[in-house]
Amino acid sequence: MGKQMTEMLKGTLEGIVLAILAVQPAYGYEITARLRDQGFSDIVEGTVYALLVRIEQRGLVDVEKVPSEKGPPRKVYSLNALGGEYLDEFWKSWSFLENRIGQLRLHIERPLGEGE
Amino acid sequence: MGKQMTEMLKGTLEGIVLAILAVQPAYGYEITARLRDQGFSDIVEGTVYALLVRIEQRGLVDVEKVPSEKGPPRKVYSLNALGGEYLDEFWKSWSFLENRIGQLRLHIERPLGEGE
DNA sequence: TACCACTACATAGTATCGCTGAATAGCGGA
DNA sequence: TCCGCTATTCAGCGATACTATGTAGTGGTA
Repeated sequence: MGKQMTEMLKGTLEGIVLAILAVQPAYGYEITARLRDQGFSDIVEGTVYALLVRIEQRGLVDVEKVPSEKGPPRKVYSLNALGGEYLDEFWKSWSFLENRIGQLRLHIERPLGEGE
Repeated sequence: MGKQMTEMLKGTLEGIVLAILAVQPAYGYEITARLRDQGFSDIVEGTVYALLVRIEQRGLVDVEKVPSEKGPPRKVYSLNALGGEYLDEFWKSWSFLENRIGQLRLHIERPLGEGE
């Protein structure tokens, strides 16, 4: 999508990937492909791999090398306990933002509602 | 809130401010206070002023200087036509993201639901 | 007068994040 | 041999929010 989406993904893409890993472990190339299938058409490998390096360095995921029949070995990431806590906080932050913006949207679509 | 919120606000804060201005014109100090009242406790003047400079330079808002009884003159910002279009695109991007993440959340809270 | 608090705006510097573009590596088919 | 697909890595860039500080106007108070 556009430039707005790029900026909007900052912070949320990390949560999205952690959420994907919470469902089941996955490796970078797979995550990228899944994101693109789900409509994030502009997200390319470089973006995802850099994100995976970050969350690995922060200790949010465990990594296991798994050989592939079709190419170099895969680095399979799985969410660990710390990553789970981090994901919980992500959901809290996201819910807060979602509620605030939802409120704002109501005010705009019917600005005659309240005095404040 | 925390560091996650800081990153999440990138991109969305601009939309939030545009949405506030869509309800009614406002000046920087006022917007900052309103955001803080609404729970964005870490957002300070500097952040908002820098954002206002950006959206003014992009021609998304009209500006009017209005004298104040309590301090320096206020710069009152109001959303113009271009800003309205930009806000519409923000809502589209936001809705997309909201839907995607909502889907993801369902998969996590009941990961036994579907085969894919 | 001198000081402080509140209002109001501005800005230089920093950190983080996602994107661009390229390189590297393994495997199989034309 | 060359190409395409799989799979990972990295240097450099642009955009954004935060930190910290400075400037300015008004009014209250000791």
